[in-house]
Amino acid sequence: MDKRPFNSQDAEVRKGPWTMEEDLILINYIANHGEGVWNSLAKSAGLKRTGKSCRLRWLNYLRPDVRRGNITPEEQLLIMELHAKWGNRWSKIAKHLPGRTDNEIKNFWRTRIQKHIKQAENCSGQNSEVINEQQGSSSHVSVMADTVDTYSPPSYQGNMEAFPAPLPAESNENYWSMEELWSMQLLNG
DNA sequence: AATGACAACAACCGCAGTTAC
DNA sequence: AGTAACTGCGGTTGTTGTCAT
Repeated sequence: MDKRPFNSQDAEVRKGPWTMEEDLILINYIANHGEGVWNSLAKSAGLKRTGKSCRLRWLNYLRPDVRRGNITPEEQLLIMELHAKWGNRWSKIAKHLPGRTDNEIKNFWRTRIQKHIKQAENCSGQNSEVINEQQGSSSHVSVMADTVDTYSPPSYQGNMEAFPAPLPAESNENYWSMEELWSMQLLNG
């Protein structure tokens, strides 16, 4: 049901990783005109991207208030708590973690926490109904809460400090820092 | 040193809800 | 009231980096 606003230009719509130039264009444009009306923004800014893509890039990566890097143990606890309460309502959960995006939280959950829940299940044997982990529906909330409360994988035994620390974003040299991008944007006026 | 497996993250896709006409 | 356009959300996939063999 996606509308295709660029029918005649489909061939020109870019996909895949954003380039530094595209980021700068988007940052500049939003700095001057504000965000929103993404389809026309994409067109007016001269970006060969869909409005959707621009919005996602801005919200998940370029916004000045996006926090990058490690999810703190406090944040991890909060995520687990809120997920137990609401299930996979990532955007709702993200609202309670300033600077974190729903995408980031979702990825964090899927790559870290879910893995450890699975491990815990295997260790603790056959809690048969536990967990079809893909179903974050509210009907599973209490189950998830129990799981979160009780799971204590041997490696860190419930100590959140011992969670495998995510790699800092800065360690990736192929990416430019937000500070760099924003300073460039400021230089551009 | 080569390479295969796995983890982490960025980005895309499809759907549903909302708004404007 | 009906429909098209747009936005936001959640699930999924693709890419890249890291580690083990």
